[in-house]
Amino acid sequence: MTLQEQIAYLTKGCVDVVRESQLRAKLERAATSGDRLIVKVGFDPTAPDLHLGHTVLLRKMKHFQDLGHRVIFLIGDFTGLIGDPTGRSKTRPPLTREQIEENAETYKKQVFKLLDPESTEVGFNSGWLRALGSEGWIRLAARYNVAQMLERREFRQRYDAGRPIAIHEFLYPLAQAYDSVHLRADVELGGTDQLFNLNVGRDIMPAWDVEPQVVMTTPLLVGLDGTEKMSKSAANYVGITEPPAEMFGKIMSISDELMWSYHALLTDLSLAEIESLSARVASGAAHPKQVKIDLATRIVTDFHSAAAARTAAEAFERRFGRREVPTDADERLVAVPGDGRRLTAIMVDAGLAQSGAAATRVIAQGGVRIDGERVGDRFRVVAADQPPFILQVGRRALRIRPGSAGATASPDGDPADVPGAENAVSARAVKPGGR
RNA sequence: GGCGAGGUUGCGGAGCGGUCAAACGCAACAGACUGUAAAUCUGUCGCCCAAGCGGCUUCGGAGGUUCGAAUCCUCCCCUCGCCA
Repeated sequence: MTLQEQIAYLTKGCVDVVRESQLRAKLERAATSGDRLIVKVGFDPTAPDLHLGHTVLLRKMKHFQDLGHRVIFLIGDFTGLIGDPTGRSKTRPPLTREQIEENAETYKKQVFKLLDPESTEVGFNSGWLRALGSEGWIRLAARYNVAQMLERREFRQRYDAGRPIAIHEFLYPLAQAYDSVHLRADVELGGTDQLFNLNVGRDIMPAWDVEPQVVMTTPLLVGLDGTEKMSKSAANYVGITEPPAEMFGKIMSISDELMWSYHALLTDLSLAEIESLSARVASGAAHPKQVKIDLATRIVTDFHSAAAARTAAEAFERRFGRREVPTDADERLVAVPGDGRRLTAIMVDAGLAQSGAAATRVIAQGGVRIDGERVGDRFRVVAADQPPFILQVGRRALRIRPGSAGATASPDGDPADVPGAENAVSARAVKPGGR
């Protein structure tokens, strides 16, 4: 790759690159001396559950690895150990050493789906930040001033509005900046919301006679709904540990417009390739659906395998293209007593309906099928000895295996299912049981 | 600390003693159309059932007034403005 190609590859999709000329210089120097650039990316030590939004950044890290550079996956455990009361509403309790270790392991498991474990170094910043001591911290703090801090829009707004800014909030960017000093980072990557923090690193590095890092930010990925940024709480995300079929289906559900930014941020296609694709769709030479299928296939391949992606694509086509009954649905064992069980109850059990009333409604609306046949009877009963069947509710489908009541049946509400649980927890605080 | 406004079913937001499970919009879900895209149209959108002018639990929390309360009273909790 020529230098120019390298720069194009590395900056593809980035929102900010401060500065490209310096990146060029560093790359040039690395090429001649044979040194590798040190690329630093910081992560929260809180429990990670990564989705495609996070992978935009991971992918950028991978690009640097592809070109042979050293990527440091830095876990910001220092602040995690202290606990951060910034979130005005809820105070974040300090994490224990064990929790942080555990989270780090979870991170690795997910992150290495994209990154090369061989050339990824995982680090923790508590070591050197602790070692700074009070004196060191004061010296560090002396390197920055309030006016500079207020350049950060969020601080500026709060300051102007007369809302409080705790002093320690000024300390976090400094801590992050000092990480760069310590690691002698050549490049620091982050989301666009990190721009300020990354630049603080740039600013203070010369005070330690370290060449300023190049700062590069990646955009926030828009979620499946096409409006909000992808996030777990907005329920518009694709988790990177989701099964292939699920992942494929979710990607197919995005709008045509959105798929271009997904191409740019979630694949390694070059901008030129994406543009030509887009042009072919615009001219009618390519069908947008096919382009989207290719996109979904690429993404599923990244997190699973080419074979899994192919299977998912075929199943998708059979099911939605030709409207066949899905054969690859996940199987769910549902307790059915000897005298049978109402279909509505089974739907709730399997997580295909929120309540019996909701299940009844979907049936009334013609949204429920058993082995492809529409169910019209809301009192339908499933017998205990019935062989497994495919239950479709709207766009979702599961293979239901009726099981003997003894083993799995629980007398009242059955928390057997995981899917509903997360909603239930967030929904309301624990109430003492009524009556 | 003082004064003012307010907390309603996922969100926004009506309701201000019975006809309120609570208007309307958004989101969501199902159906039609389709490419599980978009747009559009139709329907649904607290829970339970034997499904009905049916039962039950909801309108920040706890009490109270009343035949009857989301609506009135008391206390408490929380949020948001303005002033100090």
